[in-house]
Amino acid sequence: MLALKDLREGLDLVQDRIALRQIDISFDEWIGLDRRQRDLKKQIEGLKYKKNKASGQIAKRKKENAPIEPILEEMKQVSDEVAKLEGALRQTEAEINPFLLRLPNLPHTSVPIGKNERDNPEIRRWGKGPSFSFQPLTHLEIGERLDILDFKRGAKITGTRFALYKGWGARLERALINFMLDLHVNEHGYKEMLPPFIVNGESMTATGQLPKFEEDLYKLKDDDYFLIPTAEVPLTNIHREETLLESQLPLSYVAYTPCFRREAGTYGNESRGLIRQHQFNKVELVTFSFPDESYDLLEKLLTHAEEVLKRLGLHYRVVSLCTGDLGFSSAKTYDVEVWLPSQKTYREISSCSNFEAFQARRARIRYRNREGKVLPLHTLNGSALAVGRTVVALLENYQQADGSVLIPECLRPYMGGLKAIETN
RNA sequence: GGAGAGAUGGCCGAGCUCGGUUGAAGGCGUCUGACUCGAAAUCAGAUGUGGGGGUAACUCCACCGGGGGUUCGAAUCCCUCUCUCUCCGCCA
Repeated sequence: MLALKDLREGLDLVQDRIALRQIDISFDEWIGLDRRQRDLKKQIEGLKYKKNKASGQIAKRKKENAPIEPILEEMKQVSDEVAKLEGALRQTEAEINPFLLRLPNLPHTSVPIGKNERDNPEIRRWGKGPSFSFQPLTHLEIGERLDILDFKRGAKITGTRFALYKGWGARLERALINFMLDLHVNEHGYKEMLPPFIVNGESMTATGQLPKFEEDLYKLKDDDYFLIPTAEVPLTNIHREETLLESQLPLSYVAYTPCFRREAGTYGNESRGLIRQHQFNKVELVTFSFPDESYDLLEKLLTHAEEVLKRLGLHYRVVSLCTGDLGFSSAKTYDVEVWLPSQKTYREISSCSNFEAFQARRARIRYRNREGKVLPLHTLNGSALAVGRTVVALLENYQQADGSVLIPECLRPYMGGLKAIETN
């Protein structure tokens, strides 16, 4: 949610920045509603003041045995009037709130201006892709040959875009999760969490998935509950409606969770196999930050995500999402894209964002400074990394001529010392 | 799933029977001042959040788990939802 103050005092600026997202939002109706709402509030408060004063009078007169009927009569009318105005106020709120909750965050001034993902500038590259003396296979082919991925049975058990990991495939996924968690906990200073994978509507609203993106979520039939699309939701909501202490900040959590996404309308050839699943595993980083530090911490968070790929020896690049490609809640986002030899292209494997106060306002998360003043804070998060896509990258980048797949050094302790997954 | 009890400020905890200067006693904590070389102890004072108006001093409105109702007036009465605890049942 944007700050009301910014909308009231700097609407032109807000509109300009939203326009950079390549979307068109009209504020005309809101301006009228906002004015009406404030006017109603003023009227109601005036009448309530009158009521409160009269209430005191009634109490006093009752004690003195003085007549109270005339005041009672008048206050009855005032109460009716208040009830009427409050009804009108509620109506304006019912129109204003959904509008405000659907307004996207403002892109930060450092975000490159552009129309779509083709305008995302590359920030840096690390490493280089493998060169093969043979025709490299896709991860689907590799997974099938090694008998570690089974999409057919995944589809039988559930449906399309659900995968069954088998044997060393399952072990590799688990190894990656543990490797990533250990790295962030032991070396990057994150506190490990294991949150619920199902959250309520309030949590989804706080981080920005609701009300606008309900069709992307799996909703439970008999409860107002949703399967999480990312650990960002439960992790950020840990502190919903809380006031943190200055001494706690910056506060950083890491969690592994499965993620569930309906992915409506995203079918295509380049997203076959593990690339786009309805259920996938992810290790997620979340940070609660002082406002004036959040952009430094975004850079830091990004390096934490990159570190995973460096240790795994996977070639990647970092791009900065342009204004037209920026996510709804984000003020600035870097994507980390890993090299996939089969597609000869980079694919997103991590997304690191600064939400500034956008989520914190929705979630009412603030902090108290040493003077006791309550102040807004910023939230950030990033995947580090999407595990399924990491498996894809490992299989494709470490495939050998004999059909085996080498396991990077740092993962071997998590794989019982295994050096390569081979065909039986 | 069944039966019962409860939810009050940063924390503990009164108030709810009998609705009326109760934003809410008391204690703890925190902050300021006094005392002290300093600290502790003691004493005095201060100490919620959000929103509106005002340059400011200040002032007004709302908030006692959420929502609704009764009433001139609700922390207090009624309904409803959520959560917590105890007992029973079921269960990894």
